[in-house]
Amino acid sequence: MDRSTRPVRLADVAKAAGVSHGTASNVFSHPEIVREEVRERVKATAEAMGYAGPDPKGRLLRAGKVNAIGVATNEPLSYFFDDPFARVMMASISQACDATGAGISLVSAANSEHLAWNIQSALVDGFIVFCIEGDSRLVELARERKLPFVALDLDSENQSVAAIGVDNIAGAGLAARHLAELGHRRFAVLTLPCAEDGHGPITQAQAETSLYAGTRDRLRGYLGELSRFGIEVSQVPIYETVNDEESVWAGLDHIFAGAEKPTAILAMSDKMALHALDWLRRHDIAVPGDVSVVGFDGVPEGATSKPPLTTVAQPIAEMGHRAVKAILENDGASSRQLMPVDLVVRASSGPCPVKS
Amino acid sequence: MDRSTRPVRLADVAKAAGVSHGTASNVFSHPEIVREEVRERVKATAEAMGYAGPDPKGRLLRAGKVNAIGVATNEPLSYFFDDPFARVMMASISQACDATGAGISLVSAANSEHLAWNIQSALVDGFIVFCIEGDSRLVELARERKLPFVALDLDSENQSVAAIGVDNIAGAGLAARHLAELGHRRFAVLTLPCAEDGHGPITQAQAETSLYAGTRDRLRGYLGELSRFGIEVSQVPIYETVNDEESVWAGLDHIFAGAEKPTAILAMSDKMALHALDWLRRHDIAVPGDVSVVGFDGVPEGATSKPPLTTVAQPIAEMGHRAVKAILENDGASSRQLMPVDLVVRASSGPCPVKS
DNA sequence: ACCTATCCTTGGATCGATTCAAGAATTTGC
DNA sequence: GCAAATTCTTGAATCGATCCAAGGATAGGT
Repeated sequence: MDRSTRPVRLADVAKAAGVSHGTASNVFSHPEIVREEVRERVKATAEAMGYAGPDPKGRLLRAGKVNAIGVATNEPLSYFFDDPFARVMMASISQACDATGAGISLVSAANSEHLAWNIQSALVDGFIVFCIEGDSRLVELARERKLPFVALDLDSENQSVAAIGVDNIAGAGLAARHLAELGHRRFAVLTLPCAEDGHGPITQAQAETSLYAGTRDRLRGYLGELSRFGIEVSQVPIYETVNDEESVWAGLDHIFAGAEKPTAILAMSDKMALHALDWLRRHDIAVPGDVSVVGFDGVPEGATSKPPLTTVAQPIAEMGHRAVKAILENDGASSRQLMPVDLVVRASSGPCPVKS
Repeated sequence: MDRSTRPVRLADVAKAAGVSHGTASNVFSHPEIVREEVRERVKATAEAMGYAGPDPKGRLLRAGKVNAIGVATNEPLSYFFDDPFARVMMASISQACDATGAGISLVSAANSEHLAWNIQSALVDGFIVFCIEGDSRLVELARERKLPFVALDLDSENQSVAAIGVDNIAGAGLAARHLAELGHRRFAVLTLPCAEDGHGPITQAQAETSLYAGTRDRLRGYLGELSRFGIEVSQVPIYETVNDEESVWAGLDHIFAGAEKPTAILAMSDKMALHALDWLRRHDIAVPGDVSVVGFDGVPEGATSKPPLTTVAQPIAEMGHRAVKAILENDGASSRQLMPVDLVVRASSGPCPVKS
């Protein structure tokens, strides 16, 4: 009867040891209420039969709680370890989980079919959804599980979605004002994706119809503040990137190919800003001598880049902690929390160079 | 009957829709074999009752496969996102998982009681164990689950443990020889932990009794090669660190307090080596002018540090891929794979300065 | 009409454990 | 020595689904 693998069940052990499965269960889960002699006998039998201990699969069904929270994203799984923002966020999420003994399940999928299935079949007590690029489908799928749930980012227009995010408009405004006050008048904007996998130069109108509210809000924040300084925002080149080196560099190639070269670059993520610094260094453009760069996020890499990056810092650690708290406490209140952002001025921004 | 939450079961939906639970199950799992009219009716009923779809908990028990692999460590969960080596390894593990559609469960625990429980109750199809610091208890617990299993590191003496690791002795030897060939004769070694939470200066004899075979082997590799160059290894200061900035800096404080200052530092991890570079810069000690530093691991940060770090690179990506493959294929063969290491010479090592 | 083939639907068995009310065995009290 | 109290043990019920053999209904062929 020994097929390739032999699944020894608790019941098998019980029978072999001559006790009921109820008692056998107690041996493992409530050893103190089983007479020592019996306990030892059952344990010895289990050992002899190669029983690996109560299978969590069975226990789970009865207990109901998985004791793990799921973190879901649209990006490939490696996003959690590659992207600086995600990394910091995950570090704070994992601290909070450690404190409560909860585990973490990373959920993702390359294609959207898998995504649906992965979300639907994830064994978790709740979801934290990374919707950095605001995929509402992801949010929808997660909500359908009817588990405790919180989105990281207030992208969704749907006010009923519990979410933790930052004030993108105000944050972008801070960045724009900082540069404008330094005297800059010729700007360029590097955006996060507006459409699925879109990249290339776009118009303000196109950006306004962005699928992703986060991108849209940051852009509004930038342009709104700039126009307050009398800058003709329709002239500001806007280049859509997918937040990677290639598209950022392509964007800068494009932006600096024109006659009116900008003196200030607004980047919607630190990652983009850091790639931009690389590009500028390779093109012997001084930062902040010739061009100032301001990022968005406040990742630690920004503090040690060359030059250190001026950026709009999100309270990432605090957001992570709150997200975990929201899942674990699940007080039903689908709260939307708006966290404050902070302009961190470092060396990548400086006064506008005098006109040559 | 409506307690705080109402758990709607598939059976409830089936009854309400007037079909058997078997048919209801098919509506969700094999929609194509259910007559359309029935299918729609059941789906509508489910919707109306607030049924969230088949609960994976139930499905799991029947199906047996979780479709997730567990990655376990002794460190806090945030280790996966903070430590450079872990990050690179996790990135490659997650790539491999993405390719097969598997999820990742991070398992850890602050204290060892939790550890046991977390390992025992983790819902996974197999374990990859990060035993960078070679905790054999962790390995033991994971093996007891009798799931596919592979340790990252060949620490364990137990040859029956499936493991993927590098040739620590040979790798350390490469580093030592490189420096010796550059003319260095006064060395210092920064080790990974030898005992639980130990740190401070230790003797060679103490290090030889290290709990952790990885630490021991690297030390053997270092000292073995050095003695081949006629260096009196008993005079080489060995300082045990816990792989963080504080203990590395304390180690260097101690090492450089002596009269015979070393010209070459062998660090058992890149993380330590990078902290050492920071310390040296702060003390205005030129690298490699006054002191050469060689790390171990080959993390990407080493390529961009100041100066770029000479190191013994592990094929981290390849190891991650193989680990996942080993779990998913689980061909029973508890193989021990020894991966080759590679000396990567960058700017942190140079000729020994002429004696002053 | 009757028989057969097709297509759904049914209900029971199963996955692997936990829990609990009730019963058996042992000990204690008088 | 018998009833009561105590302590374990038992076996059935449950968790939430999937699977499968068997049966029912419908349609088509003659």
